[in-house]
Amino acid sequence: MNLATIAPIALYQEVAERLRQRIFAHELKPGDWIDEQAVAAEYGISRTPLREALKVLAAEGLVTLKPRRGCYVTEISERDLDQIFPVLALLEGRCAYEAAWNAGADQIRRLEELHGQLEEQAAGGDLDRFFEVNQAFHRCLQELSGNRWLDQMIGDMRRVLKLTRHRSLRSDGRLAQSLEEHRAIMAAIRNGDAPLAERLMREHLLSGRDAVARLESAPRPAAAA
Amino acid sequence: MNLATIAPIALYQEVAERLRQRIFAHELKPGDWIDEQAVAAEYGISRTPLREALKVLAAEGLVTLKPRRGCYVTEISERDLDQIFPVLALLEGRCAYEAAWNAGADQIRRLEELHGQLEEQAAGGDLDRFFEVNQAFHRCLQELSGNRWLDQMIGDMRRVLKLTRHRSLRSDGRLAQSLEEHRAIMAAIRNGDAPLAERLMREHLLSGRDAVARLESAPRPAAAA
DNA sequence: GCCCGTAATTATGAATGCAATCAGCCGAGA
DNA sequence: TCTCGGCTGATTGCATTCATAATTACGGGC
Repeated sequence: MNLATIAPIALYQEVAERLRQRIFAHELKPGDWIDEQAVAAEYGISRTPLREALKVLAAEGLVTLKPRRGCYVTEISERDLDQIFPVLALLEGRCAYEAAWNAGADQIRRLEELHGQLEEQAAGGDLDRFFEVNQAFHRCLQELSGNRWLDQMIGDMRRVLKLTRHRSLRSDGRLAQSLEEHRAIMAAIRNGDAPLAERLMREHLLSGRDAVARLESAPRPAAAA
Repeated sequence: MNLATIAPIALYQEVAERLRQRIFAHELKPGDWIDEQAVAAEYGISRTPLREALKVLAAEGLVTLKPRRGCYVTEISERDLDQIFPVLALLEGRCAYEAAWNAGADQIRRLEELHGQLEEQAAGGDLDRFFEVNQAFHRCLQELSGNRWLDQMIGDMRRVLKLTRHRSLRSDGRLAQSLEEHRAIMAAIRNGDAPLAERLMREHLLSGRDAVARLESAPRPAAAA
């Protein structure tokens, strides 16, 4: 097991990661212009590694490079969401199938633990923590699938999804519903019912999309800022 | 319809594309080291845009960047293939479903035309041309799905698949079988039977993987060059 | 007063230069 | 003879500099 020999982390990777965090934290919002000079100066580096980092982020879809016109944080449209969620549902459904198939006692215990935390956070009503644990749960399932490429594709899509504010759970009753869906998925995995786990996971993702859509279309009470 | 105002193609993109072609043509083989200075000199450019291009290719998975140790063309393992094909089958299956659902008379005619070319090339026995038309057929289906993200994910996976030599069709009888599967898929789409098209496409992809696997495991008669 | 053309400014894109690190080689010592 | 240590050449990574295109500001004309 080599850790790539200590820590040969390139600067551009470091920079890319820091920018990712800023984008996910919506410190850099979709549509925002990224000022190369300003960022380079802020990080105390030259524009060269920064530009390399931006190329990577562009390949990931987080930013959009307009030749000769600069770099902007990618904006995700409703149409994109309508297209992404079905694909994600397909992939994560498959993931659940594989996980239900592969999971041994240890892995199931690990999932149960995460699910337990989910129940806790839901009870406590901490949406941000719930969101976080939820992500951990899904990631754990991805690992359990044992399919590196499945994991990668899901990761690619979830990354761009993070460009949007995760408002879905704020929808009335969505949190309870999400939790209920998780319970069902967990049960299916526990029973080793792979086809059911797959179906439930797909529905879970799609109903998540519905929740966001309803929020978007509805006249938001006191949205934005 | 603006074409982004003439041709604002960045140099690093141009370079990335040229390198992609060389990689796909196996002029640069998996495992090969990419000499920055040599390539930059060959293209008559500096290392800066070349390095940016390499970052992009790395994000695409075509090359692997080892910090301080250079850039190498990615090597795809059998295990990777075992993992990629099921995912690809899932996605392209979905694609076929959507295409069967969406396709109007015009689109079906376009598909029929491509399928016709496929039959021709198969009859002529030109494997390379068959492979090419086959790709065009699949790409056409992707477009028909109308899902940009589905298209993108499939493209991502197919790109890395192209790192491997496409020997599958050289398997005895595989070409005929592939053609037969295509006929069935085409028929399903023609009839608007989306679920059937989906199932057939999945099986088509998986049987394609089987063909490659059989070739790999079998003692190759006179492989390579 | 508004619009258009031109000049100045600013940002992006690419080239060059320099420092740090890695690989290979040679020699010394066990 | 084999192994360990230092040296040298080569290559990567980053900074700096230069060129070019786009945006803005200004002035003249309508």
